[in-house]
Amino acid sequence: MSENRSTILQISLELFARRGYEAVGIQEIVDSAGITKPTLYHYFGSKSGLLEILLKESFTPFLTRLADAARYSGDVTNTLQAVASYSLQFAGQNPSLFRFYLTTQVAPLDSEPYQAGKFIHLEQQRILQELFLKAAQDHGNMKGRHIAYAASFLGLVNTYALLAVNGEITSVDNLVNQVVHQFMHGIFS
Amino acid sequence: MSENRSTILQISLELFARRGYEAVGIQEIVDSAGITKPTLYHYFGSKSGLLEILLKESFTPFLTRLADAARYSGDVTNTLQAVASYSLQFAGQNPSLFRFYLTTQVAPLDSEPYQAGKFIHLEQQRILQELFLKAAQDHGNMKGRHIAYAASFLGLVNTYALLAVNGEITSVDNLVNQVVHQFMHGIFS
DNA sequence: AAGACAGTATACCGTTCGGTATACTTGGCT
DNA sequence: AGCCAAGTATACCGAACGGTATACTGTCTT
Repeated sequence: MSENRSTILQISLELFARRGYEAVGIQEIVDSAGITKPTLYHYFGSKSGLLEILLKESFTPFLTRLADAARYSGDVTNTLQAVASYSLQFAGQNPSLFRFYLTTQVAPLDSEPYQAGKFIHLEQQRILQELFLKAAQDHGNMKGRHIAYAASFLGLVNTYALLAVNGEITSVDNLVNQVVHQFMHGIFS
Repeated sequence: MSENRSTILQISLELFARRGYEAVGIQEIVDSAGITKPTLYHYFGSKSGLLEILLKESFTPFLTRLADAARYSGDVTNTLQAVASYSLQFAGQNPSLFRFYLTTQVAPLDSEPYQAGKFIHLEQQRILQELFLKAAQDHGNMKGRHIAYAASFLGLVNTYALLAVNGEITSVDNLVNQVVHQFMHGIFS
């Protein structure tokens, strides 16, 4: 049922990821999907509605599982490894989605992509800040830095994920360990 | 002489940074600048020409000085501090430019902003890879990782610079030390 | 059998897009 | 004075933009 709806979502994601949200027209989407405009407007109401639904449906399950992975177990390294592992795995399995998500995160604050993707990195930051806040109770030297830690850990994960997706890094097997280790102990050691 | 030219550059940067390259029309630029279309086309030839010249003129001096700061002196920490210091300083003094530069870096590969800004992060990566390559001669455990190191150091600097520009981080005084220390020794210690 | 409703297509709307042909003004040079 | 070239404005171009009014088709319910 409603095969056209999922076709539109899939095609538009591919186009948005490759050429950018603003550069892609409605006409181009419906042509690529083999349908017509009213069909798209029937399901999504507007171009920005399509964008919102696309991000919402793609990332709600991701965020739920990320919150599970980030539940602090008393071992910071283990928890961070779970977070990095799931994030990198998700990025590897959905390269177009991950690329597009990155563009929304850094897009201009007034742009539609940023506004539509805001909930994703707000929730990501909330999850990680909570993790580092709890961890700081066990590790005094981490106190008062949970915001910076959350941001820089996310930045590091995203950086390595982008390298992997771009094929600029070959061995992905121990990428998780590499990311977490670098975050915890730096490049020395 | 040619005050209009620099007005166009300044206004268009502000608009691109706030709303995104594709979302901003030529008409809007010339209206904001108080001039007309032919004037803009006289100086820049096209919208993409404006973008190219804008990035070229803004970042050529930045890259030159960055290369100076990144000259390896035998002390990795010192050199990285010089790089981070100059980068954060430049970002702080040109917040709009820095924001827009970040969007070009993560923009879709086929988009005009990415293509126009490609030379910047290619040169940044080249500079830092060279630095880490030379440093690896003194520090054996860094060998074979210069690509990942360059990427993740840049990612870390950009992450903190964005936090600072967004006002999510207050104390900027020891930000440089914080970035370099985290990169070298991790969050522990 | 009849109606309701979701889904889809044809054809069109006004607006804005990037870009330009043409002409006027201005300054400096000969 | 006469000319040239840079710089700027008026007015316009065809194409593409996001979006929609209307009508047709099927399927499912009653």
